[in-house]
Amino acid sequence: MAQANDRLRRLVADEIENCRPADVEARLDDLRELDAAADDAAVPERVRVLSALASETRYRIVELLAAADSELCVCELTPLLDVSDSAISHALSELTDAGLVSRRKEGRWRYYRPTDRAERLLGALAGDGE
Amino acid sequence: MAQANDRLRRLVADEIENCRPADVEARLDDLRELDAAADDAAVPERVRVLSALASETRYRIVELLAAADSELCVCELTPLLDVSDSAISHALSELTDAGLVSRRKEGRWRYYRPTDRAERLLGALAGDGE
DNA sequence: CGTTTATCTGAACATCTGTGCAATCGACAA
DNA sequence: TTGTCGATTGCACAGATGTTCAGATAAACG
Repeated sequence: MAQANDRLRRLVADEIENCRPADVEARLDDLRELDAAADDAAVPERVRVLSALASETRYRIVELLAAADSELCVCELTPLLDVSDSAISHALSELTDAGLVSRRKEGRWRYYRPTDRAERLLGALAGDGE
Repeated sequence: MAQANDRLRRLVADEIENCRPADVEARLDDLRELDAAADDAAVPERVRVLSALASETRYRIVELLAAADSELCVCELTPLLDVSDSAISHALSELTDAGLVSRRKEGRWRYYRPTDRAERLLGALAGDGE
C-alpha cells in the first residue's frame, strides 16, 4: 500500500519545487476524494447500458427506432438488418433489459420504441462528431 | 426478398382497414428511407467508441479523469483501480485509439485527460439516470 | 556508458459474447 | 381442438475480450 504510492510521491516531488511531506499528503487526499465522489453503485449499471449499445446489430436497431417517428414492429426491423430473426430477438431482449428500448404487445405483433436515455446517448455520440 | 416482406405486408394489412397495395408500397418506401438516412460509415466508428467505454476498468478511468479538474498521471490512476499497471496501460491505449482520452508526455510521466466526446457521453449516461 | 524508473507491448489464457438452429410460446383462425 | 404465424428462448460453438506475466522502450540519472 505504501509501496503503491511510491511513484505518486515521486511525481509530487517532481511537480512541486521544494516539495514538503504535506504536499504529498494533500495530493493523496485529492485522489481519495476523487475516488469517493464517484457513485460506485452506478458504474456496473452504466457499463451494462454501454455494453448493450456496443454491438453493431443492437446499435443499428436503436438508431432505426430513433429515426422512425413512431414505434416499429419487429417485422419492420427484420428486412433492414442482415441477421436472423433470432439474433434480432436476442438483441431486442438485451436492449429492453438495459432500459434502452420499451416494448408494446398488440396481438401477435410487438412494437418497440427507444427510451429517452437511448436517444440521449445517440445524441452524445453524434454531436459534432469526432 | 419478396418472401422477407411477407410479414410486413400482413402487418400493413392488419394496421390499415381496406388496405390497398399502394399502402404496402408506401410503408416499404418509408422503411427504405429510414435505412438510407442512417450514416452507414459512422456506425462502426460509434460502436467502437461505445465498446471502448463498455468495460468497468475503462469506464472508471474516464470517470476519474472527468472528475479531476486537471489531467491525471498514470501513477495517479494506479492506486485507485485494482488491476495491474499493464491492464491500465492497455485500457488507456484503447481509450486513446477510440478518441475518448488524449495523452501528453512530460519526461517519464504521461498525463491523460478526457476528450469532449467522452464528457458528453458521461453526461448522457448520468442525466437523470434510472 | 549502465542503471533505474514509468509506461508500454506482445503473448497466452480463461471468460464473455453474438449468432444460428431447433424447439417453444401466445395469439389468432378454422 | 388443431393449425398457423410472429416472436422468443435454450443450446452450442466460433470468435472476441480483459487480464496478467514477461519483456521491451524511453527518459533521466550516476
